[in-house]
Parts: sequence; C-alpha cells; structure tokens
Amino acid sequence: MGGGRSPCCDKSKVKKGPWSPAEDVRLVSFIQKHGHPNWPSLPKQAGLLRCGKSCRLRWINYLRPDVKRGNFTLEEEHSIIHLHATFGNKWSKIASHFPGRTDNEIKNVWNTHLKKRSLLMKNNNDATKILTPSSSFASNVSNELTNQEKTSDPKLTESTEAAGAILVEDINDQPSTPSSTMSFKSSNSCQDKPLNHDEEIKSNLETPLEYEVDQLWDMLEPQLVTDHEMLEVENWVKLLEKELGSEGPTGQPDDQNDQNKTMGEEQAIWCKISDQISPLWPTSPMNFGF
DNA sequence: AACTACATCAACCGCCCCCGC
DNA sequence: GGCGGGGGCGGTTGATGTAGT
Repeated sequence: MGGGRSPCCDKSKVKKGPWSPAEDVRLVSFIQKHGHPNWPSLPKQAGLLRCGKSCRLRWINYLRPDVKRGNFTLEEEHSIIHLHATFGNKWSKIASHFPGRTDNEIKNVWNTHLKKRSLLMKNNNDATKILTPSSSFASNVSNELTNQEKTSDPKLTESTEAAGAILVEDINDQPSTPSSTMSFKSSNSCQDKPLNHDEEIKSNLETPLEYEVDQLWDMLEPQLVTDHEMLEVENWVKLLEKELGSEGPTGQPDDQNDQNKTMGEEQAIWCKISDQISPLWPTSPMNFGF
C-alpha cells in the first residue's frame, strides 16, 4: 500500500450522516431504473451528494427489497452463536446463512447482546443444554458443513467440530422469504446498457419529487391485492406529495426542497405518514426502510 | 422532571482482495 | 508481473433511545 490510495470520493463535497427519505427515494428509483453497475459513479448519475460506498451500504443494508427487518428470532440467534463459533467474525459468511439479513445487522446483534450471552453460556457451561439438537430449531438443521466450506478452510472444520456446531442447511435450496412484498425490477438487465450520462444526470437532477413518488407508486401498485390496501397506499402517496411539497406552487425539484427542510422536519413527516398507514398496511414504507 | 448511564444500531473508515489493463 | 481501481469486509464511532436513579 505504499503511498496510500486516493480516497474514493471528495470528502468535502459529499454529505454524511443519516439518509433522508428523499435521498432514499432517489437512490431506490435510480437503482430500479438503471441497476447499480458502478457505485462510484452512481451518486453523480442519481443526483446524490453521497459517496458511492455510502450508497452501496445504504442499498445493501436497508433499501434492498429483500432485506428482512425486525427482531431476530430465538432460533436465528442460536444459529448466529453457532455460526460464530464456526466462522469467527466472518460476518458476511454468517449472513449468507440468513436470507434477507445483512452482515452489518448480524454484527450489531452479536456485539450488542449475543456476545454477552455466548460468554455467559460458556461460563455456565450451558451451551450444550441450550443448543442441543433436540431444540426445535436444531432438529431442522444439518450438523455438517458443506463440502465446499470444509475443503475451503480446513481450520474451520476443526473449530466446527470443537464447538459441536450445528449449521443451517444450504439456504440456497430454501424459498426466499422477503419481508416486503415489493418486487423491484431486476437490475441485471440494466447493467449491460451504457448510460447516456449527460441526459441521465440532467433528468435526475431536474426530476421533481412528484415524479419519484410516481415511480414508487408504480413499484407498489402491482403488489396491492385488496381495495383496502389500494386505498391506504393512495392515501400515503397523497400525503407524501403534500407533505414533501411536490405539489407546491413552485414545483421545485426535491433537491431544493431538501435544502428548505431540515432532516428533523422530514423525519417527522415520514413518521406521521407511517403512523397513519402502518397499522393498516403491513408493507408500509417504513417497513421496507423508507 | 431532570440527569446519568447504558444499550442499540446506522453509518463511516480503512484495509484487503480481486480483476482488468 | 505490476499497478490501479472497484467491491467487499470487519472494526469502530457517534447519534439516538431507553431505563434507572
């Protein structure tokens, strides 16, 4: 690494900190349209003042349609403890056993409470009691690594056997169970298409929020089954347009609206919207990361 | 009600690996 | 084979929320 590397982006020109709902909408709608063939150039194309890595992280950890939100079940927690005994801090490897869970989330869960619990279990010599194959979860999992995993890292086999670990069966054989019923357009088809950058940048920079709300609506609409759901989403979209100002007299692009609204105001608006619809509609925007 | 300590988790940072040139 | 850049990963931080006093 001699000489160091150039930073991935100009830190002085990128926004940091929590993502605003408007930024989320912009990122989602961009990826929905174009995929994410190149993270470093994505922020510019999407009109976001963010580092490419930041966009990638936000997408992978929160905005991806198949991200599973909510608390970990006991079974998941037990499994994490076992997998950690096997793989150590290889969070991405552990996460690969949990469809919809991210390495960051698993890492957080481990650091916050599972680490302590694991230590407690060790101290009490209680692990075998809690994690015995007779438990409901353990009865459903395989007690051996895949051949690929075993051969790829012999040390793992040793530690696995030492820990008596129980591993989840190849999750690739299981049907995925996304928490949200949304389905984004596959991004792969877009990745091969080169963008006309000038046009794309222009259209995105000048796109009013209203347009992006329309995009969201297009995305959600096919998923709605009952009239009730349809009504709730319509109400949500109306509120969104009203509250975020896309129907305002000036018709400003949301970039300008961003500047006129503080993050606290935006969050309050989104919380208000979510509070109104989430009790009625299980796939409310807040439930998939907006 | 006010303050403090602790818990949680989203996001950033920096390093490493891999791949294309 | 060497180099540079992008993607991915793990560690850490800091803001926010919550419980306890």
